[in-house]
This record gives sequence, structure tokens and C-alpha cells, in this order.
Amino acid sequence: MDSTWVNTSLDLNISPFCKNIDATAPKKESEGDFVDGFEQKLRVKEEASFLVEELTRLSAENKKLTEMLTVLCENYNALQNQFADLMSKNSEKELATSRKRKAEMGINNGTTESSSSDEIDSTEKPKGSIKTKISRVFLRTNPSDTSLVVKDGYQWRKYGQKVTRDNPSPRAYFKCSLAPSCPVKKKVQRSADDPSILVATYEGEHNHMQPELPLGSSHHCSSLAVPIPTATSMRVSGPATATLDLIQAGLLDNAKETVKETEAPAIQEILVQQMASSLTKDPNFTAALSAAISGRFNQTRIEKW
DNA sequence: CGTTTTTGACCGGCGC
DNA sequence: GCGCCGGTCAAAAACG
Repeated sequence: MDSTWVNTSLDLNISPFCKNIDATAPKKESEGDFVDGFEQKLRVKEEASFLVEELTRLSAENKKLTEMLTVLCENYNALQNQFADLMSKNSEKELATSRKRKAEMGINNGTTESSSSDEIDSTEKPKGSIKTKISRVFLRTNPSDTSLVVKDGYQWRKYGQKVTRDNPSPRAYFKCSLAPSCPVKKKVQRSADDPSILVATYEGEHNHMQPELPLGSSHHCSSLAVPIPTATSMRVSGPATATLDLIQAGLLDNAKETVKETEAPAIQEILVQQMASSLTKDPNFTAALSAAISGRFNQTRIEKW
């Protein structure tokens, strides 16, 4: 486990321009009256060479940052896979106990999970025969906001609401109303642990395109939720409590349809920000790096899925 | 007046 | 078989 962690102590010069330029720039018009043309030329030349040198140094630093980001992403993916493996085992146990399903394949054994999971897929719903893909989205909202609305770009029609046993807050049931034949369903319920977190569970895949968002509602809107295939969820301790949605092996292909490059899911942003904040204490660097990771991370996800 | 939401009834799976 | 529970239906109400 320890081998997957990255040494996050960076020794990078974040704002070289500020320091160096400030040190060389203070002399201006006050002296300008006393220098002749030759000295002015010399000064401009020195400044130019300095800028070129600075540019070269920044380029090298940029390259270094890019490499570190690559390593960071690789390590993150490795860690994510490890966690998914661990939690997929746990979730099977959870499923067996909470839903009290028939223990026909010795699910609690823990040593035969690979073969038993295949059996689940083939025998769980004999009459349906269509394996619906399930994904889950966690969305932080205002706890006082009682509407179970998750903006995900699709149009939903509510067809039911239930108070479940394990959670005091009601669960809302939605169907996709964009296409009559669209089989996708969505369940939205507040987290029992943290009422400020909405948990939206998607079942099935849309058989139509996602509608264009109205002008003005930017794709980068942070409240736009993006479904991510999941086996479970984890709580991350840190500056800001965040809910992560980790990927279960075998469900990855679902994300191809649901994750758009133009959308900036709040979950990813929070995750990325936390990764960046662990790199350095410099707030400027944190902001710059988190922005860079966001772009890089999205790109990585798209390429992978 | 058409569409959406609400909400109690109903249904099926599961455990006892 | 009965009761519990999650999910769905559908009539009524609310809404634009």
C-alpha cells in the first residue's frame, strides 16, 4: 500500500517572475532622464536576455510539473484500483447481509468472489435477462433544500417517493422523460450520514442523446452532476469533507456515455483539489496545480474510458 | 387544459 | 402463509 503513495513534497519555484522582476524592475522614469541611449539599449538587452532565461526556466519547470502530474495520475489510478478491489469484496458481503439475498453461491466465503460474481450476473434476474448498469452520484447540496433534484442534463419525471427503513429522508424515484422508451431510472435520496449529500443512483443506459443545455447554464457549472459507475463510496478526510465515487472494475464502460469532457463534476473537482493541496502549502500553487490537474484528470479519464 | 407532482394502494421478493 | 420492505402504479392535486 505504501508503495502507491507519492512523495508530495515539491520543491518548485512557483513565482519566479514576481521575485526576480520585482528585484530588477524598480528603477524607471525617475532615472530615465539621466541615462543616455546606449545605457537604455543595454538595459533593454539585459532585460530581454533575462526574460529569455526566465522563459526557458519556466518551460523546464512546466515540463517537470507535467511529468509529476503524469506520475500522480498513475499512482492515483493504481490506488483507485486497489480500493475498488477491496471494496468490491466488502460490497458483496454488504449485499449479502443487508439485502439478505439467498446465499446460493457462498458469497461470504471471500475466496471465490471472481467466479461467484459471474454467477450473480447470469442468474440474478432470470426473467429480465438484461443486466442494467448501475451508477451512483454523490452531490453536495444545501441541507435546508428539501427538493431531491440532481441536475445531470437529462429531464426526469418523478413517479414515486418512499421512506426507506435505513434512512429517515425519503427516496424519490424518477424516470427519464425525454424519450418514452428510455429505460433509465434514477433514485435520489439524502445520505443518512450527511444530509447535505444527495445520493443519486442511476439504473440503465439512455437510448437517446443528452439534450443540449440551455444557453447560460455553463457546462462547467459545479452543480452539474455526472454519474460515475461505482461499487461503493468513501469519505475523505481533509480540509473539506468530500464524497468520492470509485470505479468498480467491470463497470468502467458505462462511463463512456456518462462522462463528458465539457462537464466539470464537483466530485472530481473536490478530489483534484485535495490531491493538489497535499502537494504544497503554497495557496497560489495549489490553485494553479488544481486547475492543471482538473484538465489533465479529465483528459485521462476520457482516454481511459 | 396539458403536464408534472404527490401520495396511498398495490405488487412481488424475501425471511420467518 | 404472513408480514415486512422496496419499487411501481395511478388517481387526484398542483402547476404553468
